[in-house]
Amino acid sequence: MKLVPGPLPPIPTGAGMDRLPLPLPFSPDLLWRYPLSFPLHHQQPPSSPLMDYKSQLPSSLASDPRIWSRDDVISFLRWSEREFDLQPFDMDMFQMNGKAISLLTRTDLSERAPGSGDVLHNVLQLLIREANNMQRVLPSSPVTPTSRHPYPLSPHSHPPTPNWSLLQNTNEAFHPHAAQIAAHIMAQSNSVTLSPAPSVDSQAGGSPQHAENNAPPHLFTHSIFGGSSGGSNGSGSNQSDSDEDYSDKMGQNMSPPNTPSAYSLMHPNIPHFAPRSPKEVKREFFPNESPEPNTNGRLLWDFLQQLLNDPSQRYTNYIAWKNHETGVFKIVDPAGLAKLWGIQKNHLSMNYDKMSRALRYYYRVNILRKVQGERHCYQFLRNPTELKNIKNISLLRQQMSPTRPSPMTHQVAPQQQQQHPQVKPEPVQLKQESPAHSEPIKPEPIESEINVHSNIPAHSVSVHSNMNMHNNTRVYEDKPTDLSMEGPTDLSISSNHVNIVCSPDTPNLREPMNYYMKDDEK
DNA sequence: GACCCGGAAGGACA
DNA sequence: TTGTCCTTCCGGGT
Repeated sequence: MKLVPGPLPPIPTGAGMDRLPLPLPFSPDLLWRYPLSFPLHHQQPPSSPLMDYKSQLPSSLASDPRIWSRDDVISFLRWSEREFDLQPFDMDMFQMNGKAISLLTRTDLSERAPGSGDVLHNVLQLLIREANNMQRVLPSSPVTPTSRHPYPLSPHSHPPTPNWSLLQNTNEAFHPHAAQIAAHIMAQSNSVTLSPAPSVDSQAGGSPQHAENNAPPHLFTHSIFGGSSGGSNGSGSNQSDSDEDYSDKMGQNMSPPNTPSAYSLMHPNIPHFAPRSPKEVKREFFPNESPEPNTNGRLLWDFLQQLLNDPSQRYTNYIAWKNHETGVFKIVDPAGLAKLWGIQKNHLSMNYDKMSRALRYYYRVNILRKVQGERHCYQFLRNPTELKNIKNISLLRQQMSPTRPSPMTHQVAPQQQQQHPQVKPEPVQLKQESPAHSEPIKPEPIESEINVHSNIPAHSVSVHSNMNMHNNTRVYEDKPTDLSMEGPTDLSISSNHVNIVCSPDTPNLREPMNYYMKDDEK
């Protein structure tokens, strides 16, 4: 199944967002998502790729596809063939006006244009969305079906602003890479759904490298991410939602890039984007042709994985592995990381308090746990591959059900515990068990169970396999594990875990799980 | 005050 | 319409 861009979320354009000469440390995936000209150091006003893209539509076409005539539809299709390197369309299948084609579902389009339906759908929905936005954002203006640059700012809270005017006025120039821009538009609009399975690459400790991302990420610049982290407003404090405030804080407090490539992002001579081939662009519209599931950073854990697994380790000022093999990581810059996450999700008011709440939801599904004793230190409990293969968190419930023992329920071998002197049982965390679940159970053969029911390598469960064990008694109960807050909340499961002392160097924190090692490293 | 925890309500999205 | 995955807010604890 392909992941396709969803409804286009707000575009996080805000005052100041595009003027900070500070790069955000983003994984190549993120850069990939925003691959086009994000002028960090614009000598001229930032250009909006949204408008650039639309400017590449045939001049005869209105911005709103719903008002296209049949000929317009044909014109659009021809244009799409060229721009996106698509197979020639059977125009007989598109004998319809714009209203009709706009009503076609993705499936409909795919049936009419096998292999290209997603692209068409994406582009059409983009155009429709933007046309709608124009009506909403600029209510005083006509529907502006012929407006060439009707891109609004984020409806999150960005009514027309000076930036909006700026955007409207600065993108008349022809952009030779309309397809890229199109992809970028959608990437910008939905920062997570266009990417080509970054974590599929990044998983297994790998780096999120994409064939279509041949150009070094630092060749790209970001206007949407014109600022970076380092906000001092994290951690539960109510931060200003204003972009001005946001970017100011970013500018003042951002941790400096710690790698040459990160610094290179700041270089004013960096080209605005690296042109990519139509095939590369096409891949953006077929973001999930990877055989593996794809979360594209849409999920928090995946986002963190991407940052952590950046091949250049450019984000270690924000988040870094403390022990890659065990999945222990530390959030170096909580506020900054929260900002990155907020940008990723278009929630610019994100702070560490909120983000950490999301992280805590992962406790109950045993995706994550807190490393006791060290601030901002967490541990992934599940192999990214497994997480990706779990269609949604609810499936973790199945894995954790009594009839399908969770990986967390496996007893750790004594020798394994001994191998990890810093992994110690958490004190006073065991909840009183119900009799029904307190019967001692035999240690289960880890390998068979894990291999049958999950993708976690057998060895990988050792670290948390004693989480729910107490004196050889499995204390696992069928606790709610979904992220919803329904039902009783019993965190004893996630609380019964071992603690990992997240010392600065964690010299002894090597565990046999090797979640995050590449397969060929194992 | 920062961090951490988890309940509750609700939103965006598929 | 429903479930997922947060986001937001909050009170409380360390």
